[in-house]
Amino acid sequence: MTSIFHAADANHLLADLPTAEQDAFMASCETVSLTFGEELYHPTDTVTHAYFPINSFISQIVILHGDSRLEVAMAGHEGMLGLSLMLGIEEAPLLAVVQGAGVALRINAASFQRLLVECPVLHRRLTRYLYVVINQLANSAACIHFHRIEERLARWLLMTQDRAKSDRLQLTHEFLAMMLGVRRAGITLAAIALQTRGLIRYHRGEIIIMDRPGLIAASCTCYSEDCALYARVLTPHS
Amino acid sequence: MTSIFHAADANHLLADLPTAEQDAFMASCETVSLTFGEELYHPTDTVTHAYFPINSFISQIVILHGDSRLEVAMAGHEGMLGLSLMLGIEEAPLLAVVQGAGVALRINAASFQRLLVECPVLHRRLTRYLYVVINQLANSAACIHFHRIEERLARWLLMTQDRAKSDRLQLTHEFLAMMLGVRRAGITLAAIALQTRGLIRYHRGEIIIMDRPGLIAASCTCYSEDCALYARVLTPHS
DNA sequence: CGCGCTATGTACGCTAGCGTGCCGACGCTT
DNA sequence: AAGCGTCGGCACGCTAGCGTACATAGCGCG
Repeated sequence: MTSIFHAADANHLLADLPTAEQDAFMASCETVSLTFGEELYHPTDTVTHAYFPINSFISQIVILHGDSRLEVAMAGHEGMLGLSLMLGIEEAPLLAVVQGAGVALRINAASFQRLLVECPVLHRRLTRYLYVVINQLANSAACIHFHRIEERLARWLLMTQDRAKSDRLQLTHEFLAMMLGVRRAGITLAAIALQTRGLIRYHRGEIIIMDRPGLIAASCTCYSEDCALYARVLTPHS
Repeated sequence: MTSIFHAADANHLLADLPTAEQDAFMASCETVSLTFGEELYHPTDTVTHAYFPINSFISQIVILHGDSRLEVAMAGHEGMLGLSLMLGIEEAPLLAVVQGAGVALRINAASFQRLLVECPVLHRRLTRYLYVVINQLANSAACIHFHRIEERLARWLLMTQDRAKSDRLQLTHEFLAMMLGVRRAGITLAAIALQTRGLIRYHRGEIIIMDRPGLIAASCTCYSEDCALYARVLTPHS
């Protein structure tokens, strides 16, 4: 029992719900293990489940007319995947790829939509989360356009560190290049620059954050602004 | 009476509502004239009204940490402004600037939120519109990142033509540069290229679309994909 | 121990777009 | 008719990032 409650508490959207709502949620969901690289949604697929990551996290990726790919959003323990179900649309807009293996709570579409009706506090909280996501999308568009690879890489590492809750990240330059929509060689150069400045250290598929404050300073302000927005809109009891 | 109904029909989100809902909406809203350059929302301002453009249209712009600006969404007769009210948040996320002068229906925040409860068809329709906007934001992020100025300019002109319902657009290169987040000189080069190909013609603040199909071919596919998404999710009676 | 795969370093020429500045031309105002 | 502000054309050197290709170096596996 307590372990189940810990699971719910471990997703920030589900924490601090009224007991009745939390019970209702836990009764309708299941715990699943997500493995690295698993593709939870493909664009235009029917969405069968919503996911609330605990220690896993998921990248949401636009696929542009054929081949170009770009990550535009990330969902970890602070968020969820499957917002389109909130809008009554059972279609996935983006490619959702598990980027950090781990556990998530999964709930099927019908149960989720029923819960939204029955649980006003949850509903309100998820609605506010949706607002945050929309804003982050808009800001990301500008960030991706105006900021240099090195700044974007720093931001991305920080976001990932938050969700992985670890300062050791399993990431190749190749993978990062796909996420940021740039060349692999471009990532290598940016990574060298960050390592030279003592902010990170890396070696064959592992990146270690050495100096988080320094990395924040090296990132564009978009990171801090994203965090500030989330904190403002999703303070513990709103 | 009929003229009022024409006004509602002239916004695609309000067209084809049940009579009772359309009456309720019209009873709560007012017609306003929007002038070019008017700033309807500033980021973090309290949102007091939602707008449903008739023949006006509005750009929504991200302001990045100081000075850089980038248009990320556009609302005309096919859409609305003030979606954050649907999420129960009375805060503007973006700068909203009137880009095409004209008429819009305006409704205050409280009335709008009341209507959402009382008018299920309207609510459902706006919810679907919200889904479209979220998708367009995500796609825009990728489009802005990967596509060249010339393609983006073509796309932007097409989007504007749709909303202005005219093939003569009042636009300076300077203004376009702000929208696309590029140099004025960059717009000039792209415009010359489009004009040389016979797709547009322009002169001192006016751009004329000469060959719409050609312009579609010259734009990135993002334009057609945006249209297709809208059509699929917001077919007349869904 | 050596083979081979994968991750990373690096180099090449190239392109799009930047920042800036200047010039000419148009057209509105007086 | 003259003047001035706005708009667009253009040119300069410069930077970030591209596409590509190749070389090295760890690491796992047989």
